[in-house]
Amino acid sequence: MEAALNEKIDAFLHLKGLRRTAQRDVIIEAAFGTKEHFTADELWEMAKSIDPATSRATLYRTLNLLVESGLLREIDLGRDQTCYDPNFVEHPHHNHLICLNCRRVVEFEDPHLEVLGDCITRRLGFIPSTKGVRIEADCEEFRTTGTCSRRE
Amino acid sequence: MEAALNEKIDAFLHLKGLRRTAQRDVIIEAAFGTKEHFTADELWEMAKSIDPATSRATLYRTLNLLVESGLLREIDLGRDQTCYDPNFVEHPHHNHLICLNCRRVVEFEDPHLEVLGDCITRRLGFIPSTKGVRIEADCEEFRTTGTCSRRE
DNA sequence: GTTTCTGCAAAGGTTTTGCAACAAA
DNA sequence: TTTGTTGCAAAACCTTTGCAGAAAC
Repeated sequence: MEAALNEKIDAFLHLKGLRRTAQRDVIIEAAFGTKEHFTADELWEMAKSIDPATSRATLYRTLNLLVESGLLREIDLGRDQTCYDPNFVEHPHHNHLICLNCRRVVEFEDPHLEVLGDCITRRLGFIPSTKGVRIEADCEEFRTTGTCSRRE
Repeated sequence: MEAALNEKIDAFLHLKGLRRTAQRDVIIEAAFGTKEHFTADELWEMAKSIDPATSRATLYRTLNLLVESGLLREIDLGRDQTCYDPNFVEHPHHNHLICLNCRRVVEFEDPHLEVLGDCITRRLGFIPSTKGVRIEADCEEFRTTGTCSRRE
């Protein structure tokens, strides 16, 4: 596991008076050992490949902790289950483009969007903070052929 | 019910070989009788105030039909349940700003964002279509006082 | 008349939780 | 030793579905 991440987790746990356990370490290792988005169940599979004894209850509890700490973020990919994004530690300002047809997700950053988003936010009387912009679109293949080979 | 909406629903039902029933009308009336976003359960309450006999099963089935027809849109407000937005019939291009603290939602439109969003979409190899941009922020009260009176 | 729709109750799937044993600090 | 954690099984929750009777076309 990356050293910076490790420290952040220690800091969060200590601040909250929580404990570092072997089970949590396994789940954290699984969650941040990938750059892919995942569901709770997908994470469970990944964690079990590290420690087959990983329990669902602990996984859900740890997942909520990681979200609360800000290290992991829930994102809406239009799937039935909640998805989690482990990439905000390395890229705190990234956004998502989602193909409404095949559900493919592309992460991107754009300075103009950053500025414009802040403008709009202020205009509406809010103060910009964590800003997660999501764009929905159709992929080229879908528009051209009417379907998409990546479709689920 | 608005005449234009009525026609759109008729057209959709006819196209699909589906039937117009009293139960569906009640649910449609409830859904488009408000400009607020709602969950399935909130819609159930609204529908029951028109017809107390409204059943959950029919409500869920009709809800899925309305989403399929494009008249109603699922939106992610960061709540536990799926929320639905009845305002896309009147404002097909609106976006949402969501306060991460109190979950307040503001709808807005912005021509610059429209253009920039299309640009980004094309740059990433996609073709712009239904574009729903979502911005997350903190409301002023939260930033200033550390909490927010609207918080759930 | 034929086909779709409704409503009930049951099932399905995900996430949370009470509790007793266990482990970290 | 104190307090937090785990894992099981059960519960809670939202949503979907099979089926028989009812309604639309």
